[in-house]
Amino acid sequence: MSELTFERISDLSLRETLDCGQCFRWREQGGGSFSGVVRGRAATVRMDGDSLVISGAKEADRAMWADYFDLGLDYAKIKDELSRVHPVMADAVRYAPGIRILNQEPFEALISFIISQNNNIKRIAGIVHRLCGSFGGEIADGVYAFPTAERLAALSPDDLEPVRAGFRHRYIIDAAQKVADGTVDLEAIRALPYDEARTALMQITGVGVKVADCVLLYGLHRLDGFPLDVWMKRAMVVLFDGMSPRAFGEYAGIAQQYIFHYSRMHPELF
DNA sequence: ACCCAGGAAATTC
DNA sequence: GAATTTCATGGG
Repeated sequence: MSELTFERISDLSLRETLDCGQCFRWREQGGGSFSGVVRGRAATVRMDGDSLVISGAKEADRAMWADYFDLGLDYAKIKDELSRVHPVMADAVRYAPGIRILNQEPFEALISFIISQNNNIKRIAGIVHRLCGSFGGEIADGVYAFPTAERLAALSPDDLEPVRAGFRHRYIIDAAQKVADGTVDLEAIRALPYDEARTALMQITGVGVKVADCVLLYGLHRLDGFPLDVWMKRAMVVLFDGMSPRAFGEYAGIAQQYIFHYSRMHPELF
Protein backbone atom coordinates (compact mmCIF):
# COMPACT_ATOMS: atom_id res chain seq x y z
CA MET A 1 0.00 0.00 0.00
CA SER A 2 1.21 3.44 -0.83
CA GLU A 3 2.21 6.31 1.40
CA LEU A 4 1.55 10.00 1.13
CA THR A 5 4.05 12.46 2.56
CA PHE A 6 3.55 16.15 3.30
CA GLU A 7 6.87 17.86 3.96
CA ARG A 8 7.79 20.83 6.17
CA ILE A 9 4.58 20.77 8.21
CA SER A 10 4.50 23.15 11.16
CA ASP A 11 2.01 23.71 13.94
CA LEU A 12 0.68 20.15 13.87
CA SER A 13 0.67 17.58 16.66
CA LEU A 14 -1.33 14.49 15.76
CA ARG A 15 -1.97 13.60 19.37
CA GLU A 16 -3.15 17.10 20.27
CA THR A 17 -5.30 17.38 17.15
CA LEU A 18 -6.83 13.90 17.13
CA ASP A 19 -7.37 13.68 20.90
CA CYS A 20 -8.78 17.10 21.79
CA GLY A 21 -12.47 16.25 21.54
CA GLN A 22 -13.18 17.37 17.96
CA CYS A 23 -13.22 13.88 16.37
CA PHE A 24 -13.99 10.38 17.57
CA ARG A 25 -12.61 7.86 15.06
CA TRP A 26 -8.83 7.81 15.54
CA ARG A 27 -7.05 5.21 17.70
CA GLU A 28 -3.44 5.58 18.78
CA GLN A 29 -1.40 2.56 17.73
CA GLY A 30 1.69 3.34 19.77
CA GLY A 31 4.85 5.04 18.59
CA GLY A 32 2.84 8.16 17.85
CA SER A 33 0.88 6.67 14.96
CA PHE A 34 -2.90 6.83 14.68
CA SER A 35 -5.32 4.73 12.63
CA GLY A 36 -8.65 6.04 11.44
CA VAL A 37 -11.10 6.53 8.60
CA VAL A 38 -11.81 9.75 6.73
CA ARG A 39 -14.46 10.01 4.01
CA GLY A 40 -14.43 6.25 3.55
CA ARG A 41 -10.63 6.00 3.35
CA ALA A 42 -8.76 4.05 6.03
CA ALA A 43 -5.25 5.22 6.86
CA THR A 44 -2.55 5.30 9.51
CA VAL A 45 -0.88 8.65 10.12
CA ARG A 46 2.37 9.62 11.83
CA MET A 47 4.89 12.44 11.96
CA ASP A 48 8.41 11.74 10.72
CA GLY A 49 10.31 14.82 11.83
CA ASP A 50 8.40 17.68 10.28
CA SER A 51 6.82 15.45 7.64
CA LEU A 52 3.27 14.19 7.93
CA VAL A 53 3.13 10.62 6.62
CA ILE A 54 -0.18 9.01 5.70
CA SER A 55 0.17 5.30 4.99
CA GLY A 56 -2.53 3.43 3.18
CA ALA A 57 -3.53 6.54 1.25
CA LYS A 58 -3.58 7.05 -2.51
CA GLU A 59 -1.93 9.88 -4.41
CA ALA A 60 -5.33 10.74 -5.84
CA ASP A 61 -6.48 11.61 -2.32
CA ARG A 62 -3.61 14.01 -1.58
CA ALA A 63 -5.82 17.09 -1.76
CA MET A 64 -8.43 15.48 0.47
CA TRP A 65 -5.88 14.70 3.19
CA ALA A 66 -4.31 18.16 2.99
CA ASP A 67 -7.77 19.61 3.39
CA TYR A 68 -8.59 17.27 6.31
CA PHE A 69 -5.57 18.45 8.31
CA ASP A 70 -6.19 22.06 7.23
CA LEU A 71 -2.67 22.35 5.85
CA GLY A 72 -3.51 25.42 3.79
CA LEU A 73 -4.08 27.67 6.80
CA ASP A 74 -1.29 29.62 8.53
CA TYR A 75 -1.81 28.53 12.15
CA ALA A 76 1.38 30.23 13.34
CA LYS A 77 -0.03 33.59 12.33
CA ILE A 78 -3.50 32.87 13.72
CA LYS A 79 -2.12 31.65 17.08
CA ASP A 80 0.04 34.75 17.31
CA GLU A 81 -2.94 37.04 16.74
CA LEU A 82 -5.21 35.13 19.12
CA SER A 83 -2.56 35.14 21.83
CA ARG A 84 -2.56 38.93 21.83
CA VAL A 85 -6.28 39.06 22.65
CA HIS A 86 -5.94 37.73 26.21
CA PRO A 87 -3.08 36.33 28.36
CA VAL A 88 -5.02 33.11 29.14
CA MET A 89 -5.44 32.59 25.41
CA ALA A 90 -1.67 32.68 25.12
CA ASP A 91 -1.45 30.06 27.91
CA ALA A 92 -3.92 27.80 26.09
CA VAL A 93 -1.99 28.10 22.82
CA ARG A 94 1.30 27.31 24.57
CA TYR A 95 -0.24 24.28 26.29
CA ALA A 96 -1.12 22.47 23.03
CA PRO A 97 0.30 24.44 20.08
CA GLY A 98 -0.21 21.54 17.66
CA ILE A 99 -4.00 21.61 17.57
CA ARG A 100 -5.60 22.19 14.17
CA ILE A 101 -9.28 22.19 13.28
CA LEU A 102 -9.95 19.18 11.06
CA ASN A 103 -12.18 19.22 7.99
CA GLN A 104 -14.46 16.36 8.88
CA GLU A 105 -17.22 14.95 6.72
CA PRO A 106 -20.29 17.09 7.46
CA PHE A 107 -22.73 14.22 8.00
CA GLU A 108 -20.29 12.44 10.30
CA ALA A 109 -19.86 15.62 12.34
CA LEU A 110 -23.63 16.05 12.52
CA ILE A 111 -24.27 12.56 13.86
CA SER A 112 -21.21 12.55 16.11
CA PHE A 113 -22.22 15.76 17.86
CA ILE A 114 -25.85 14.68 18.19
CA ILE A 115 -24.42 11.70 20.04
CA SER A 116 -22.23 14.01 22.14
CA GLN A 117 -25.11 15.59 24.02
CA ASN A 118 -25.19 14.83 27.76
CA ASN A 119 -22.42 12.30 27.16
CA ASN A 120 -18.69 11.92 27.74
CA ILE A 121 -15.99 11.81 25.10
CA LYS A 122 -14.91 8.23 25.74
CA ARG A 123 -18.44 6.91 25.41
CA ILE A 124 -19.13 9.07 22.34
CA ALA A 125 -16.20 7.36 20.63
CA GLY A 126 -17.58 3.94 21.59
CA ILE A 127 -21.04 4.72 20.22
CA VAL A 128 -19.62 6.10 16.95
CA HIS A 129 -17.44 2.98 16.64
CA ARG A 130 -20.42 0.67 17.08
CA LEU A 131 -22.52 2.76 14.67
CA CYS A 132 -19.87 2.33 11.98
CA GLY A 133 -19.38 -1.37 12.70
CA SER A 134 -23.11 -2.04 12.50
CA PHE A 135 -24.18 0.17 9.60
CA GLY A 136 -21.07 1.39 7.75
CA GLY A 137 -19.56 -0.35 4.74
CA GLU A 138 -16.53 -2.57 5.41
CA ILE A 139 -13.59 -0.95 3.61
CA ALA A 140 -10.87 -3.26 4.96
CA ASP A 141 -10.69 -6.18 7.40
CA GLY A 142 -12.64 -5.00 10.43
CA VAL A 143 -12.51 -1.36 9.30
CA TYR A 144 -15.77 0.39 8.53
CA ALA A 145 -16.77 3.64 6.86
CA PHE A 146 -19.13 6.04 8.57
CA PRO A 147 -22.70 5.05 7.61
CA THR A 148 -24.46 6.99 4.87
CA ALA A 149 -27.49 9.15 5.61
CA GLU A 150 -29.56 6.90 3.33
CA ARG A 151 -28.67 3.80 5.33
CA LEU A 152 -29.44 5.38 8.71
CA ALA A 153 -32.61 7.01 7.38
CA ALA A 154 -34.11 3.57 6.74
CA LEU A 155 -33.67 2.40 10.35
CA SER A 156 -36.04 2.41 13.29
CA PRO A 157 -34.93 3.31 16.82
CA ASP A 158 -34.96 -0.38 17.76
CA ASP A 159 -32.53 -1.16 14.95
CA LEU A 160 -30.04 1.13 16.67
CA GLU A 161 -30.23 -0.72 19.98
CA PRO A 162 -26.85 -2.47 19.55
CA VAL A 163 -25.29 1.00 19.22
CA ARG A 164 -26.51 1.86 22.76
CA ALA A 165 -27.00 5.57 22.21
CA GLY A 166 -30.19 5.56 24.26
CA PHE A 167 -32.56 8.49 23.81
CA ARG A 168 -30.43 9.77 20.91
CA HIS A 169 -31.57 6.99 18.55
CA ARG A 170 -34.55 8.95 17.27
CA TYR A 171 -32.37 12.06 16.86
CA ILE A 172 -29.91 10.12 14.70
CA ILE A 173 -32.72 8.83 12.49
CA ASP A 174 -34.37 12.24 12.15
CA ALA A 175 -31.05 13.80 11.14
CA ALA A 176 -30.37 11.04 8.61
CA GLN A 177 -33.85 11.36 7.10
CA LYS A 178 -33.63 15.13 6.73
CA VAL A 179 -30.20 14.88 5.10
CA ALA A 180 -31.23 12.00 2.85
CA ASP A 181 -34.40 13.67 1.59
CA GLY A 182 -32.79 17.08 1.13
CA THR A 183 -34.71 18.90 3.87
CA VAL A 184 -31.29 19.71 5.28
CA ASP A 185 -28.65 20.36 2.61
CA LEU A 186 -25.35 20.43 4.46
CA GLU A 187 -23.32 21.79 1.53
CA ALA A 188 -25.82 24.59 0.97
CA ILE A 189 -25.69 25.43 4.67
CA ARG A 190 -21.91 25.83 4.44
CA ALA A 191 -22.36 29.06 2.47
CA LEU A 192 -25.17 30.62 4.52
CA PRO A 193 -24.76 33.54 6.93
CA TYR A 194 -23.96 32.11 10.35
CA ASP A 195 -27.34 32.57 12.04
CA GLU A 196 -29.21 31.19 9.04
CA ALA A 197 -26.92 28.18 8.90
CA ARG A 198 -27.54 27.54 12.56
CA THR A 199 -31.31 27.84 12.17
CA ALA A 200 -31.27 25.44 9.22
CA LEU A 201 -29.44 22.79 11.25
CA MET A 202 -31.77 23.27 14.21
CA GLN A 203 -34.69 21.94 12.14
CA ILE A 204 -33.32 18.55 13.15
CA THR A 205 -34.70 17.09 16.36
CA GLY A 206 -31.83 16.83 18.80
CA VAL A 207 -29.86 19.71 17.29
CA GLY A 208 -29.81 22.85 19.43
CA VAL A 209 -27.48 25.82 19.40
CA LYS A 210 -24.43 23.98 20.73
CA VAL A 211 -24.65 20.95 18.42
CA ALA A 212 -25.32 23.24 15.45
CA ASP A 213 -22.21 25.26 16.30
CA CYS A 214 -20.17 22.03 16.45
CA VAL A 215 -21.43 20.88 13.06
CA LEU A 216 -20.59 24.27 11.57
CA LEU A 217 -17.09 24.34 13.05
CA TYR A 218 -16.00 20.71 12.70
CA GLY A 219 -18.04 19.56 9.71
CA LEU A 220 -18.42 22.70 7.60
CA HIS A 221 -15.20 24.43 8.68
CA ARG A 222 -16.92 27.61 9.73
CA LEU A 223 -14.02 28.87 11.83
CA ASP A 224 -16.12 31.72 13.20
CA GLY A 225 -18.27 29.15 15.05
CA PHE A 226 -17.83 29.05 18.81
CA PRO A 227 -19.55 26.07 20.50
CA LEU A 228 -20.33 26.85 24.15
CA ASP A 229 -20.50 23.64 26.14
CA VAL A 230 -20.31 23.43 29.94
CA TRP A 231 -16.50 23.70 29.88
CA MET A 232 -16.47 26.70 27.55
CA LYS A 233 -19.17 28.55 29.49
CA ARG A 234 -17.16 28.13 32.68
CA ALA A 235 -13.94 29.12 30.93
CA MET A 236 -15.37 32.33 29.48
CA VAL A 237 -16.65 33.39 32.91
CA VAL A 238 -13.77 32.24 35.13
CA LEU A 239 -10.72 32.56 32.87
CA PHE A 240 -11.81 35.34 30.50
CA ASP A 241 -13.82 37.51 32.90
CA GLY A 242 -17.00 37.27 30.85
CA MET A 243 -15.37 38.32 27.59
CA SER A 244 -17.45 37.87 24.42
CA PRO A 245 -16.33 35.14 21.98
CA ARG A 246 -16.60 37.77 19.24
CA ALA A 247 -13.45 39.35 20.66
CA PHE A 248 -11.54 36.45 19.03
CA GLY A 249 -12.64 37.53 15.56
CA GLU A 250 -12.98 35.43 12.43
CA TYR A 251 -10.96 32.53 13.87
CA ALA A 252 -12.88 32.30 17.13
CA GLY A 253 -13.51 28.60 16.51
CA ILE A 254 -9.79 27.89 16.61
CA ALA A 255 -9.51 29.85 19.85
CA GLN A 256 -12.40 27.81 21.19
CA GLN A 257 -10.59 24.53 20.56
CA TYR A 258 -7.44 25.68 22.37
CA ILE A 259 -9.49 26.93 25.32
CA PHE A 260 -11.65 23.79 25.47
CA HIS A 261 -8.65 21.46 25.54
CA TYR A 262 -6.72 23.65 28.01
CA SER A 263 -9.73 23.79 30.33
CA ARG A 264 -10.44 20.09 30.20
CA MET A 265 -6.80 19.30 30.98
CA HIS A 266 -6.78 21.79 33.89
CA PRO A 267 -9.97 21.12 35.89
CA GLU A 268 -8.29 22.56 38.98
CA LEU A 269 -8.73 26.03 37.47
CA PHE A 270 -12.48 25.80 38.11
C1' DA B 1 -27.17 4.76 46.05
C1' DC B 2 -25.69 8.98 43.87
C1' DC B 3 -23.55 12.07 40.43
C1' DC B 4 -21.83 13.49 36.13
C1' DA B 5 -21.00 13.46 31.07
C1' DG B 6 -18.81 18.73 24.67
C1' DG B 7 -27.56 19.21 25.54
C1' DA B 8 -32.03 19.35 24.00
C1' DA B 9 -36.97 18.11 24.34
C1' DA B 10 -40.83 17.88 27.21
C1' DT B 11 -43.16 19.46 31.04
C1' DT B 12 -44.35 22.65 34.60
C1' DC B 13 -44.74 26.98 36.76
C1' DG C 1 -41.95 32.69 28.37
C1' DA C 2 -38.68 31.22 31.78
C1' DA C 3 -37.27 27.61 34.95
C1' DT C 4 -37.14 22.63 35.90
C1' DT C 5 -37.30 17.71 34.72
C1' DT C 6 -36.47 13.93 31.88
C1' DC C 7 -34.11 11.43 28.60
C1' DA C 8 -30.36 6.03 28.08
C1' DT C 9 -26.11 4.54 29.24
C1' DG C 10 -21.76 3.80 31.60
C1' DG C 11 -18.06 5.08 34.80
C1' DG C 12 -16.46 7.05 39.12
